This record gives sequence, C-alpha cells and structure tokens, in this order.
Amino acid sequence: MAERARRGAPLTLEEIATTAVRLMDEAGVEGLSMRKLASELDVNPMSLYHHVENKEALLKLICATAAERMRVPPDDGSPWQEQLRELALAYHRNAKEHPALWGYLHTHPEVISHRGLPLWSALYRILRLAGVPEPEVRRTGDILHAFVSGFILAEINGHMPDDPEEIERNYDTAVHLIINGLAGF
Amino acid sequence: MAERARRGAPLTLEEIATTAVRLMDEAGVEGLSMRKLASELDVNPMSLYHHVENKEALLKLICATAAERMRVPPDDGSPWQEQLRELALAYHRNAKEHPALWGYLHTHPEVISHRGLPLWSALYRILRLAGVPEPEVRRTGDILHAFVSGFILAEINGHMPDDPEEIERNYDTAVHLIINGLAGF
DNA sequence: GCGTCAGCCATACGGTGTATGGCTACTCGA
DNA sequence: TCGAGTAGCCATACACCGTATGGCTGACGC
Repeated sequence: MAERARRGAPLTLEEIATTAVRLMDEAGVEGLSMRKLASELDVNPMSLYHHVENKEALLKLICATAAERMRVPPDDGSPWQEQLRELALAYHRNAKEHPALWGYLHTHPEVISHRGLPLWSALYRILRLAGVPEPEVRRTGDILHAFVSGFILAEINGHMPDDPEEIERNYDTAVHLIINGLAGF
Repeated sequence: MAERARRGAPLTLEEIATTAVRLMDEAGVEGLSMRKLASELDVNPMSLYHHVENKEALLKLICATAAERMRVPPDDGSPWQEQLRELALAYHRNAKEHPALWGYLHTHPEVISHRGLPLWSALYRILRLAGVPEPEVRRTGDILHAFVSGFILAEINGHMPDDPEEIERNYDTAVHLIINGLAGF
C-alpha cells in the first residue's frame, strides 16, 4: 500500500505530455485515454489528475506546445509568394508529423487562436509584405489559415489521393490558388 | 415481458435518423448516444441495432442523407463567378443548419466523397465553365471543397468573430480569394 | 513533535458502445 | 391448420471511459 506502483522518478507534466503525444501518434485521438496513458506510465489513473486538471486540459496543453514549437521559416527577404509557400509547406510538414494531434487542434481552434504564436506573426508579416491593407490583415490571415486547415484535415482524414506525387500536385495547386487569390486584391 | 415498451407504430430507420439529427442539433455530436437516442424513441437501446449496424453507420447514414438532400442552385446561365458564389453560399447555409452534423462530416470526409452527389456535379460544372482544364477539374474541386470545409469548420468551432456582419465580410473575402485564385489560372 | 502539504492511489459512480441470447408475433409453405 | 422461420424487440452483461471522493505516505518547516 505504502509502495508507489511506479518505480523510479516521480511523475512530471513533461513526461505525461510526451507519452500522451506518443499515444495519439500511435492510435489517434480515440487511442488516448487517461487510463491507457496512466498504465503506459505505470501509474494509477488518478495520479494524472495531480498534474493536469482533466483530459481536455491535457489535450489543450499538448496542442498548445505543439503550436508553440512549430518551426516557422524566417524572413529571408524573398518575395512574399515564395515566403507564403514556404510557410504553408512548414505548416503542412508540421501537421503531418502528428496528424491526430493536428486533427484535434483544427477542430478545437481556440487552442491555436492565441495571437502570440510564431505562426501568426509570420503569416501577418507576409500578408503585409503582399500589400494587404492593415485592417484586413487579421481577417485575411484567419481565412487563409482556415483554408489550409481544411486542406490538411482532408489529407489527414484520407479525403485525398494516396499517391505522394499526386498529393504534391494538389498542394501546389492549392498554394497557387491562394497566391493568385491574394495577388488579385 | 411480452409487452413492447414502446406504444404505437414500430421503429423505422427514418424515425431513428431524424431523431438522431435532432439530438445532434440540440447537443452536438457528443450529445448523441445510442442510449439517449433509444430513450428519446422510448425503446430499448439494443432495438436500434436491428435497424442500424452500429453508431458509426448511423452517423454515416445521416451525413449521407444530409449531403444528398443539400439544395444546390441550378445552372441559371450567369457567369461562373456568380454561380460559384451562390454554390458556396448554399453550402454555407446548409452547414449552418446542422452544424454538429457538418462538423462530423468534415472530419470524416469519406462520407461526402461519393461523386454522385449534387454538390460535386454542380461544382465540376462551374469549374468547367470557369475554364479549368478537364484533367484538373476533380483536383481543383477537391481543393476548393477542402478550403470551404476549413472555413466552415472554423466558423462552427467558434474560431471566427461573433458579429454576423463581420462573418459576412469574412465570407465575402473568402469567396473573393477563391474566385481570384481560380481566375488566375 | 507536530502540522501541512504534495504526490499518489483505491474505490466507486455514472456514463458509453455493443455482444449474446431469448422472447414474442407475425408470415408463409405444406 | 399447423409447424418453421423470421423480424422486431428487449434484458443482461461486459469492457471501457472520465473523474469525484477521500485516504494514505513521506518530506518539510517550525
């Protein structure tokens, strides 16, 4: 009774979060349960609740850290079309690394709506570079993000061809569409 | 024992589906459970399984019928820009009528990928009208649909302003973006 | 020595989807 | 008319879920 079930170091939030991400990567959002997570950590399910308020908060946490850690290409002085393309590519790559996580994130957008995220500042910078008038920057950014979300969700959920070459073409078409659309303003 | 719990007419698939939709409208995807649905129909939970294979099949069913019943504006001979706008508007309106349902649908796109749907034939027609070369029609259609999905999901999930006027502006910007993007090809 | 508290855990509650099997009431062929 | 078969429904049970409650242990400050 007095024994901790778990041998070794005490539980940490960090450890909880990374195992949760692993479980999601392996088995999707539905593959992550507090009980499985606990058993994976060799710990009683209720122990998790000393580090995390509840499951939703845990999901929010790992989504937020994923969003914060997203690598955004720096301003290299190239034309906005190129930079927008690179940003979209980076976003895409990021999402494909943890599909389930980004799938959840895109259906709970409040997680990513925090405007301090590198994603947003990069996007806004590029939109300004493209000549989008200041009062329209945020709206336009939201819409572009929604578009890319849709594209990525469709891909994650299998509503896209399997052939990687075909996907590449889809991606090119999509980015072209967006760039042309922006250029037309 | 011999008594049916439920008085009156026997259960029908139709009835099951419509109450399921109602429950989803009222309380979201998570508000729909086989047990609640059964109790709403004054029936034992297991009775549902004589009409539906399982919950997923039920969801698929109601999504599919919603997609089939979607009202698509007819070809009125107006320019493709106008028609595309109208189609997007119709889609938007449809989705807002049953937000939870369309939220689910957009995260399970296999449901809507059936190419016989009015949505797809209308979209393809308009794309051809816009001069999209035949081998690109389907790809372009998929991408546009993904974009609109993203926009609508963002709206459904609250990642858009509340002010209806602002939403309208967002919508206009989005459609403009798409139309400009297409026109640039 | 004593109180406080962080960390962990056992138990329990109410919810979920659904497998299994049994009961009725009907239809249909002989 | 009489079985056989079957469609429809239901009772029970299982395995799983998130988490409220409350209790234990061991470290720390006084």
